[in-house]
Amino acid sequence: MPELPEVETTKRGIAPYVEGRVVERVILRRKNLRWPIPRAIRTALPGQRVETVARRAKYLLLHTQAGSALLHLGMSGSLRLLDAGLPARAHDHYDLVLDSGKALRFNDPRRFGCLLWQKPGETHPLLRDLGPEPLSAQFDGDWLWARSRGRSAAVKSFLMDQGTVVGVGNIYASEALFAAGIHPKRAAGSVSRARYARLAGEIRRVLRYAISRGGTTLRDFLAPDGAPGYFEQELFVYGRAGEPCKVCGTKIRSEVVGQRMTYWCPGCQR
DNA sequence: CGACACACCTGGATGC
DNA sequence: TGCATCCAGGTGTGTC
Repeated sequence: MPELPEVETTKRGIAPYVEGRVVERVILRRKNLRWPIPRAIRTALPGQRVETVARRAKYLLLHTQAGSALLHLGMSGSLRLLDAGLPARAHDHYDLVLDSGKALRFNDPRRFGCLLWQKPGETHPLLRDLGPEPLSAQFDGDWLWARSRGRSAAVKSFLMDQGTVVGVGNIYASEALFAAGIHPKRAAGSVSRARYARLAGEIRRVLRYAISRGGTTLRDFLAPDGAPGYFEQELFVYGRAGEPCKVCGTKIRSEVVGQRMTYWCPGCQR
């Protein structure tokens, strides 16, 4: 499910309710998600005040003086803000109960998400090799161009590599490549510097716009207040195989590229 | 190092 | 209606 816009929407939804609050209690309904939930979540986190809520790539970080909780939503995870004590439903895996009487509750049917711990001053190994944030100044076409030299993999796979740029997943990779007029199967190393400059701009624009629409709800993504995202209506290619391109009318094509379904317009993308 | 296949897991849609 | 099959927004790991 969640790519950068959905995680950012989640962050903005929870931050006003979580920042400055004390995590009074942690309720774990299972011992592991993708990985075992570390002891520190039970021992170090309770009693801590959340100073800030941050996002790095598709991870959310709840920073406290004792360390940071590291949350990932995986494919099907979502966080909701609820009144504490409401009965848990299927796949509600943990609650962070706040001193406000609210609880941050994580639901994730597929359990690809995770809840980990990072000590103060340390960088969790999962965050170590991440590429630049797409909405930061460190990300631009020259970075993409330089990193892609000599690469034979499809440019779409290259974009989804979180070492290239973080936050771009299967939906937004297809959408940004459409916007930039680049064929997703083109070898990353064969894309010119000028076209990468355009692509970097389109990645930024698409992500920003998706954030402004509250993300994309395909099946089950909901913001912490229960609102769906509205970017689905703005998709040009993702999930539109066989339908006419909104720009030129050509039938949208789809094919598996790098193990992920990929969509493009043969008329608009070269 | 890069490229690729596979793994994890459940639920919803589709087809017979 | 029931059952089998396929597909899904992510990403670490193992192999070549």
